[in-house]
Amino acid sequence: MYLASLGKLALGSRLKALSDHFYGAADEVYQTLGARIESRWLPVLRYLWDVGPRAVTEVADAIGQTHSAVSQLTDKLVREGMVHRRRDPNDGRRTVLVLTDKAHEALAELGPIWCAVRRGVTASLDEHAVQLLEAIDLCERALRERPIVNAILAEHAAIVKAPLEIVPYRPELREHFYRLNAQWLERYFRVEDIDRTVLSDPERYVLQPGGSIFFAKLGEEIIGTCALLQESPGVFELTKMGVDETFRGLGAGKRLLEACIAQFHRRAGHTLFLESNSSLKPALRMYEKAGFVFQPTIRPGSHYERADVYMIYQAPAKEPA
Amino acid sequence: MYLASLGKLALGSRLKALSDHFYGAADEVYQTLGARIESRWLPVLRYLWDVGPRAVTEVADAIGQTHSAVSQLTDKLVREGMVHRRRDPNDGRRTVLVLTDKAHEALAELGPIWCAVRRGVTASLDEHAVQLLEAIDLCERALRERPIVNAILAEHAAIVKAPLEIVPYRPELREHFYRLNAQWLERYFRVEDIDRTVLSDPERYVLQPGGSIFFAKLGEEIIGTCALLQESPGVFELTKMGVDETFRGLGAGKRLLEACIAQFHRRAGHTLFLESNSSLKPALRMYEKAGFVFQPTIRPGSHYERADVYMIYQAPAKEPA
DNA sequence: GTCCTATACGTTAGCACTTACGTTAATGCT
DNA sequence: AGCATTAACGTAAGTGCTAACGTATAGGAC
Repeated sequence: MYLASLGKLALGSRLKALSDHFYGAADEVYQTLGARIESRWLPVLRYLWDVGPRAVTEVADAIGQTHSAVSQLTDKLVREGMVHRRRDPNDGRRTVLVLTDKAHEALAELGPIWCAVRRGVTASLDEHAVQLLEAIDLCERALRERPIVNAILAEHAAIVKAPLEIVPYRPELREHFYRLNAQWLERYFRVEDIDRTVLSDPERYVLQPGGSIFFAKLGEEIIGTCALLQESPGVFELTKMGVDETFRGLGAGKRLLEACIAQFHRRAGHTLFLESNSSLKPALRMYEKAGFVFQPTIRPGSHYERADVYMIYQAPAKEPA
Repeated sequence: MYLASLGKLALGSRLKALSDHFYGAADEVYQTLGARIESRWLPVLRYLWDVGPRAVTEVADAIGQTHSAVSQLTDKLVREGMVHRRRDPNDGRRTVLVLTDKAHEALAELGPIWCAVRRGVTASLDEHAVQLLEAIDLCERALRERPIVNAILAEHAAIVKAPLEIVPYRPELREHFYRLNAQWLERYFRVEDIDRTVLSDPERYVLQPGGSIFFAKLGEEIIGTCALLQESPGVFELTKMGVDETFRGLGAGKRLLEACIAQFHRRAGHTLFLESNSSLKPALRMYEKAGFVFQPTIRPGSHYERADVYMIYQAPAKEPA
């Protein structure tokens, strides 16, 4: 499922789907077994059954809903003859909810069904059910202690005020080299075999032949990468430039490009070229601004299917003093 | 929270609450940070962003919702200027959803926020977040393979056709002795100190002085218990009778009572009495039917606060041959 | 007692979703 | 080609919840 790939961003949606699944399953069971109850009633009915008559707000607090929800559910339960409302003689504001005899009868028959539900859930989910329950429990508790919104806002503040750094390759960052490039390749083209090879083992195919890789780092997050490949002595290729599309506008591409060009100079290269595709307008503009010049033909013997643009770096004339 | 005590019976409710929590948190974050997006839009927008224009049904399948939901959400997204509808030229039935430039701009700014969400969730929930995601994942997968309703119905069929057995005490069943008695004590009275002592260590306080404990077992489930306590040589007390209230009507109480009386005879006791409370009408009727006779006074020197009924067993006259 | 504030709870409107239905277009069968 | 079936999708109605509001009562300050 696609939602799973969004991870923590789509927690709400996935939990809702699971929730609906369980509600639906429970109702199907109750109905086929002829139990006179619906899954949404269970928290209220079972609570009243366990602790006896209670006021609306007490029930709402116990089952974690608003008093409105309980009040409206009560309307329905009264229509169904499961509950009746009683004014509290000591406090005229309170409405005490009391189970009817019918409700007691209905609930007293539910033992085998509830038992089957517990066992069926276990049978269907193995220990995953236990794991899920535990996880829910821990999350509920954690969320009560550390409100999540504040945590997110704090992280955001830290991220936006963090400086953008350019860092050289380190083995721990290898996966980011793949991830950031695969992202745009998959979207605009497709991952060719040569891409997969180079991206999977950059140490062998980029660094060992005398090239370099740089990463753009924002706070703790790696948001972009770029490689300088030594094609032959003194001849370098700028390639594998990839910036997370959701981190655009922070100048990461420009900074990576500058880092590669600086490295090219340090290595005393005499030729720096790149291949790209004409549909990537913003990238091409950036290359041009940095000093790359469009060539009239594509590069002879290019390894890429998608390459229909060929550019060569022309060091800008020194500013007159 | 009360729902936690219901365990697998209230999975739906608890998941819904968590889901709402995350949706709410996300919206709060988006709003305070000025992102022009709502949490409910994310699956659709992000999917279109990832894979490009798609038809309504394709989106619905990907994000696990009905086409109606997507269609209605699209109405809103069109009003907000984030999406527009386009007829598919190759298939006049299909409506292709396309992100507008405004949507692209809005999404391109979200990197730092999404990043903060991921980090914030982690900060707030520690590894619980990972555990929760994993559990969700495993449950989603398990539910697709083994439909939960069938599993529950199968368990139910097994339970209702299982015979009701009466089994003697075994150490593994000790917790049930406590659970089944605490259930009704808490509901109708309160757990007195003497109860807690006896219930926690039945081997010492019931078995060692020469008593017995029986359990009613339905399938794999322990649904009732009853104890025969030796007060002094030949004098026995029937006590700690508890049947799960949701398993009433299966005759478990009667069967337990019979087992205790049979044991009393086997032990060649001469006196069998019990103490109870006048509010427990159905239980008293059952005792009477089994041969217990109301005594005019309460038992002298009773250990229980709640005891206001005293009954003594009178073996029924032998049937004439 | 009078007044003020807080509490309990019903009511309304709105939201996100579902199911059911109707319309239109594509597909398969003969 | 003609006709029934299937698929895509919008619309309407219903559900279960929330937020916001209104009303009645309780309880304290004076």
